[in-house]
Amino acid sequence: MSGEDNNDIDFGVLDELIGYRLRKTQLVFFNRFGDACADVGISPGLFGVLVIVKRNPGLTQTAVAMALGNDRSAMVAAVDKLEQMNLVERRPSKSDRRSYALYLTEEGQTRYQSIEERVLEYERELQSVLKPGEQELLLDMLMRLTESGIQS
Amino acid sequence: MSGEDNNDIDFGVLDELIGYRLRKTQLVFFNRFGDACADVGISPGLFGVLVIVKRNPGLTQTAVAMALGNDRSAMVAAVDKLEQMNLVERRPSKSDRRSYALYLTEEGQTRYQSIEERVLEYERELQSVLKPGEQELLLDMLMRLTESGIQS
DNA sequence: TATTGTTATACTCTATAACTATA
DNA sequence: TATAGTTATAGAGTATAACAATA
Repeated sequence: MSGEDNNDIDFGVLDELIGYRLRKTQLVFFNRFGDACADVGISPGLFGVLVIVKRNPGLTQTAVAMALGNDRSAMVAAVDKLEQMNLVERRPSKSDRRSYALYLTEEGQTRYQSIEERVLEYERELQSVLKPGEQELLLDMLMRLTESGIQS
Repeated sequence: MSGEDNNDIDFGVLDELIGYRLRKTQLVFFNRFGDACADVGISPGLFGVLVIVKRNPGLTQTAVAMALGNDRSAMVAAVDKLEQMNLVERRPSKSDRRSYALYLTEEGQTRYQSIEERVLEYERELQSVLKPGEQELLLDMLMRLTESGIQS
């Protein structure tokens, strides 16, 4: 997908921009995620919802959206899809009739394992270019860069 | 823009996934880029074209697209916009009447400087959470992760 | 035949605003 | 009044397929 004979191209300041490199690298991870999970219909965004619901059963849609940092309107289609795949179910909240509590279905619990395995497998594959300790350092740097830019 | 009181949320495997962290961090950089350059109408993608054309004057649209790793069909709207802003111009290629050679206009040359300054300024701001030497290390790791995943 | 720029198209991701039913 | 889920909508970003002009 990337360039071919870019050896003779001068990338100027792009070579020093973390923002530019992040975009390219994120695209590689995104594409690999697709290769790994396309047949099960799980995108990176849907996987995020899946993880949050699995680890925090009973959350409302809005709470999941806040956890993932996106708008609650985006949750509707996401949960719709996961419900159609019979991975997640909406249960009416007992305390608040406006909201749902989200849970993995029984099928969701078992299928989650194989999905997570796939994700971890392609991550390990890509991370194989990192030396010991570099993964933790990379995650730490990315976390710091994210926290500093909460603003807005 | 991100979550608020996510202290009590269990992110499970997401905390170890470089792909997930990349996406979040890239979004922060993307948003900051917008804050820094919205008034001049330059997006991260347009800035990439600008840099390549400045450092490699005379390239065709397809060559710029390959350098940046995206499809040549996307270049049409990009160059259209940059041409309307009077930053870039299409000159007919002497050797090949199918293609254009891309150059910064005179106005593009001068305005490029202030745009690059803005970009470098917000990058420095975000990078202030990195310790000495970490920027180079981060860029190196990102580069390695990208090169390993060229495939597809 | 292959390639350049182009158009049409479509799909994903994301955000905003407004609606409804509840609180 | 404020909030949860929803809908409609719109804007990027990106990719594919096909076409005309040219190689």
